[in-house]
Amino acid sequence: MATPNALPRISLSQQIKDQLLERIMQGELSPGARLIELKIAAEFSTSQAPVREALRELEAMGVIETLPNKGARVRTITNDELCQLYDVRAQLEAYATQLTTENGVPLKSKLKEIVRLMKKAAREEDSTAFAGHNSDFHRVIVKSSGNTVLLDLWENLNVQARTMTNVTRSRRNLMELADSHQPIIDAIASGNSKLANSLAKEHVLSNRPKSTI
Amino acid sequence: MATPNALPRISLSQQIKDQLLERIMQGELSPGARLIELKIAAEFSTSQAPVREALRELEAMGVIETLPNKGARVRTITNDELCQLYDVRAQLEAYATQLTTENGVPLKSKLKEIVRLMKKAAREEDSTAFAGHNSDFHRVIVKSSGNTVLLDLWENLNVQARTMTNVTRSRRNLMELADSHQPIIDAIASGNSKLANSLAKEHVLSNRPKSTI
DNA sequence: ATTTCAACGATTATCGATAATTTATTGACA
DNA sequence: TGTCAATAAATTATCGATAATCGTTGAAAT
Repeated sequence: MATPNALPRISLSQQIKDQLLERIMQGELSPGARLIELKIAAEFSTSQAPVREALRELEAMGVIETLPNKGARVRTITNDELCQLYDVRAQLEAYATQLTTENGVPLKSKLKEIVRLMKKAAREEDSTAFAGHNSDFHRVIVKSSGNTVLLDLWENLNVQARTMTNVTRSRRNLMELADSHQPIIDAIASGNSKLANSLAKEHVLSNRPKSTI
Repeated sequence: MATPNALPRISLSQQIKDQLLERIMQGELSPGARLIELKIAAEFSTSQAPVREALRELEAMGVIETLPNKGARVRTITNDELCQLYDVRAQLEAYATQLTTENGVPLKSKLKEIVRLMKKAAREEDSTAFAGHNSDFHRVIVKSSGNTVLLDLWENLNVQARTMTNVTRSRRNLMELADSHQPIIDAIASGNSKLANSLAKEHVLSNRPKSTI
């Protein structure tokens, strides 16, 4: 509807981008759904321009696909591509975890706290909160690697993985998943970077979807 | 069905993007240089809109940086970041080369041909052509990994590396650089994926800039 | 009934102009 | 002088409208 309260703090294109991303993450906009510029513009009571900007941003994130003169759709990712995404993420995270371990940054308490929050979310079966904490756990590690290029690539893959996989797990599964982070914490704290590398890799791969071949 | 003049009309934003990218690669637009939308629009005799689209594309490529309400500049990459970029690229290419080797795709003749072209460019001291063939060599390998996610990330890093490093080497250096690809070809052909992995990694790292710490 | 293709509706691409924001300039005042 | 607020200039963000393009529909021709 009309704009009751437009917060002019953020640019319109930014606001539109955030809204659309939220809808895609929530599954409100499912893969393959078309995104029509003028429709969206009308909905947000703006012109076409900021909508186009927002769509470009989302495309850069890999969340939507656009074809010249044909418009944008929510990206549909095949199971194959999702597997590939996890494979690459496993490599990047293994490397990041190794670097972080070598750096000797003290993360134990922070990571344990995040796992605690994960378990809390698991008990409450709040899978959205769980996913957030889960991302935080890995983000802290990748950020501590000190390699910003690596962090950027990881964020990119993470957004795609989270928008494309709408998994809702049982409470037991969530609890097990939370527990599965502990060995990584220990490896980092122990300073065994080679072990940290392989544990991180296995951790990501254990969550990889099944290959459908 | 085949219309005689099937010249694919490229969009204005695409043309502007290509032109700007060329200028950045050529060093005509140096890092830090401002990109003013209306100036560019005037130069290309277009309106502001396609220029903004082009700038968004270039930003997504990591070639320029934009700040809200403040405009766009050619990205300045610190030596540190460039080192990080090479480190990550080394990881990705090592993994890609390993996958390609495991896939058993026959690449020997194609890769040898590319090295031949590299040497030709080296003799002619055509460093632009050399850089192109060099990219081709690695792109063929990454593409043969069969992992499109990996390919996309690699292309992204490759563009950044090529726009940011304007290296012109001596003929001898170019020839040595061309030769340094041979071990990788052999490792892939031999099927020794672990060796291929480490050779590819070392190859990238050997071209890494010196850390300035 | 099938094919062709012109006209139409829907949508994207681009335009020219205006509003909003940042940056530069000026001039009063201590 | 030097500081700082007010103003002007430059530039980005957004608007509303038009042009270009794509897909579809339906009637004419075979």
